[in-house]
Amino acid sequence: MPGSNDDVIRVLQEIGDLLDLLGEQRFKVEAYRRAARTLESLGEPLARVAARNELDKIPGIGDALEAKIREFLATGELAYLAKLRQQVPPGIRELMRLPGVGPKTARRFWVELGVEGPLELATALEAGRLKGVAGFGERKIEQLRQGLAALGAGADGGSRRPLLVAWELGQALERELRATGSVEQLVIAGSLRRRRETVGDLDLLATSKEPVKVLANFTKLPGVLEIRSHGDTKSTVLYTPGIQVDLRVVDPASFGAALQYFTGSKDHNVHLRTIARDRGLKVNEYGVFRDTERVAGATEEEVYATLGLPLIPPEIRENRGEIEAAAAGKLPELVEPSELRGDLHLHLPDKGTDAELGPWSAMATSLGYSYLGVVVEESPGAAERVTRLLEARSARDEPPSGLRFLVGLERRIDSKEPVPKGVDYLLERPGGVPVPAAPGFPVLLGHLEAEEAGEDRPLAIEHALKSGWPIEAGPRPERSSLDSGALRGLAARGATFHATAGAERSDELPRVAVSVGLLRRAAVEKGRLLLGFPEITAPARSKAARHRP
DNA sequence: GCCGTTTTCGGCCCGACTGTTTTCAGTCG
Repeated sequence: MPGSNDDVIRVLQEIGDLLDLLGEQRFKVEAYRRAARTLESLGEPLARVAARNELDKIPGIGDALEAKIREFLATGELAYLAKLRQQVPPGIRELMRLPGVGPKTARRFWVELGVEGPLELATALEAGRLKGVAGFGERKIEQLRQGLAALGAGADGGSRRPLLVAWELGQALERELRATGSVEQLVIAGSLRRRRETVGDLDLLATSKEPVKVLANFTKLPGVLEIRSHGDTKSTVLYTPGIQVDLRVVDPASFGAALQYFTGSKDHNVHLRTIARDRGLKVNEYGVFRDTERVAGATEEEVYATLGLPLIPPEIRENRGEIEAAAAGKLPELVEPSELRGDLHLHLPDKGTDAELGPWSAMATSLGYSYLGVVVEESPGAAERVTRLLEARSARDEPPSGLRFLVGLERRIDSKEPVPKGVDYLLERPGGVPVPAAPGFPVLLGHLEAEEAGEDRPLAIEHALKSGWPIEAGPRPERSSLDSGALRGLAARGATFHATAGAERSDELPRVAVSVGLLRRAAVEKGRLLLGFPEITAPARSKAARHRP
């Protein structure tokens, strides 16, 4: 659909690139790119913002950009962009995607060599036309050759991965790197720490007494495909599925500043540094400085405190008003993963025996859970399945951890079937026209797969909002759960949520950290999140049933 | 281009790395 946020973002990015190529002032160029970045995390259709007349409330959008966005939303076209396109051959922008080629170099190809795109550049390279041209030595030419080859090969480079995929990779890398020893602190920064829905590369940050050794170990990890750069404080590699991973090793006195810096976002950092400058301070990745004296840097708390701010949660560092909120003492109160008491949406393989519950029990206990909800899909065999689960549960007979297994019935939101005996709660999923749920049961909404649910999804979500059912926050916004923009929008309309790992194996339970991260990114207040099973508003159930089935 | 309890004009974050150069421009994050 033309006029979507993504279309507007693409338009702004293209304008930025074209202005850059035309040698326009860098601040103007940056203004378009900054606006595009801001819109990436808007989480609401621009058309709606425009209808409310609130475009100019979006940071980085002033009169000129508002007018252009309005024109594009209304007509699907933009005269200004059309005019720019006439001035630059279409292939020139492509050249800027080559590593080591920015606007200046791309422009030189075009103006000095008459090269108007990647194909022509390849031809020029083969013909040796770059030899002897000032600024193009052997290495540069080789870099171009490789860049062009990668571009021609469909260039996986630059593509972003779903958050969950990046998170799991990050977890594995962290474990491997710790296992090599000599690492003290180790964290993952960057957009993964901010829990962006997609992640481009991984930024690891470590402290160590032996930085050179740590970096050497890093480049020797089994999953490393290619070492892209390797120095005394930083190495960059291409890791197994073709994702770039940076590792920086810093002094403990700078760890907080480095973590702050490499977590970003860029726009958040720029804003912070402006505040620092106004206070006569300077912030960089080594610390906060007054003249040459370091006044903070070991922890992030310290860095923010020096600027008169409380620690801002990484998930909301997008320069969307969080710095102002922090300064006013109005940061949202966000949930910590450790505050969750359980997960109500896990699927077991088909048996439900005691042996099967064992690993789940161990993992849940290690997460500090007090309950786990196993869901059974509504079907002719569901009642029997529920019975078997209940037997397995009583066979466990209150394990020492006090972990409690619950049984949920998963069914379409239009189901009118009776609920099998022993079920503790209902998990409704989109499908058809919603009907009132069976009375007497706590109800959740889940399984929000966009493509399968289609039109049924918004229907179901509206119904959950109206009924006060907690809506599921899962770890796969690209597939089966809501992204942080949607979560934010629903929270504004009074929604409550439950977080789940959507696990099918016990070792997947920790994935809930991703779901919680998305809720935090959406600035959902802790009070809107289901933190314990008894909190589900259960209309009239007997006390006995509630306690011991 | 945007933005403002020091500004409606004159600012706009900061540093590392690379490749090419004898002191720097361009790119990148």
